[in-house]
Amino acid sequence: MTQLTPRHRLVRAAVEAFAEKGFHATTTRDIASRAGMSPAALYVHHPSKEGLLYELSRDGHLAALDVVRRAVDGSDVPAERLRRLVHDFTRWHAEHSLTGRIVQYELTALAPEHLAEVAGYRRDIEATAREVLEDGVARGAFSVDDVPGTALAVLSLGVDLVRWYLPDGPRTPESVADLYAALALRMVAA
Amino acid sequence: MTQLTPRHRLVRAAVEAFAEKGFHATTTRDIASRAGMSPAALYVHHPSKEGLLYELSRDGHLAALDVVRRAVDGSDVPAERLRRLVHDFTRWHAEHSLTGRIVQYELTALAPEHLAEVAGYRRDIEATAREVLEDGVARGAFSVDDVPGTALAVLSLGVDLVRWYLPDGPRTPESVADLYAALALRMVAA
DNA sequence: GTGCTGACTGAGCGCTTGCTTAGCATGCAA
DNA sequence: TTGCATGCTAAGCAAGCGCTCAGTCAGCAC
Repeated sequence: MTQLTPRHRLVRAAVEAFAEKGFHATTTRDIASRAGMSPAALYVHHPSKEGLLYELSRDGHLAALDVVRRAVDGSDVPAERLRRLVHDFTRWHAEHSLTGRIVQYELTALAPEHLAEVAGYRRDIEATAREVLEDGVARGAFSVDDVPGTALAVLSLGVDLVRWYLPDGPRTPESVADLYAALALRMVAA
Repeated sequence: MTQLTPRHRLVRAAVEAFAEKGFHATTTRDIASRAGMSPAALYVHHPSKEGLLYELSRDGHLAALDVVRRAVDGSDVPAERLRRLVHDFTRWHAEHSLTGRIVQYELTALAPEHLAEVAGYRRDIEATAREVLEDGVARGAFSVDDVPGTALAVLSLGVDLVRWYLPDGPRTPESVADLYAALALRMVAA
């Protein structure tokens, strides 16, 4: 039995509740009771319900961005860079499908200044995908008509995963990641 | 200036509000005021806020299912069937991106019996995609390792569109539909 | 005119929401 | 022993929620 700080118990409870029912359908009483505390305890450790969402969303976006950056920095070969990008991006969403659902679906619940911040991380992720495709096209490894559109499409595979993926389902994160990486490579094959 | 029935004005207002802020963040007062009515007027034409969502979600699912069925019935050639499936599915989501967002993102807000009904339509759409792939593989037109996984992937392109597509943006429904249909064909190329 | 119907509103009910406040128990330092 | 910080709770406040209800009003039949 791992020991969790009260603060972290509340974070975990919020992840479960937000992922299951969405931010607006989740009450502070629900989060607190999942963490085994009274409603008021939430405000000892977090500034507000939206502040809790912001922390989850920001950390999730930064983790996903880090995964993407490490993936494309790990190789110089265009096909290998794209394979790792889609593979690791997809695997992260499968391994953190609850957090991923919050990252992808609860943007509109963020306060404007918090939305502006995470929108920047999202642009960085999309720009990284475009850069990998452009580089591959320039070096003759890929054949792509519409680079921005194809970049959106390869990321869509990992993003849309959080809509249907079940942690205890038949597909492992690794197997979906392998499948989607292979499909992405076919999309750009020269 | 087209004449709309009061009932349809409320439906349009609900589509806009639900798509913009989500079901739980939308108030009945907001829907009514967008339709130029008092809050009580909503209940003259609709049984409840959830009933309004159900009507939108059911009609949207049935329209999407109809688009998918007509697409695959329009040809006997595997590649043409898949091309039409992804093209028309994507174009429908682009042309009806507000309704599409409600169809794809507000499932959890439906009452259990309403969710069960639309889940059936969703299964029919996914089964149609699997059938097109299986038929193409059996006839030697496609090379697909994981038919269910690839079926999910080709539908994900159209589904995820509603997350970022803007009706007044640079991409027309037809251009995104063409792009995604071409990418899907590449995914299964023998 | 009279009677009726359908569309609509103003007022508001009962309830839940996010969040606050006052206060209590524990543990540590001096 | 005293003083204080930390972590928490019971109680509850103000606001907003979905929804209801009594009543108004225009239009139509006769």
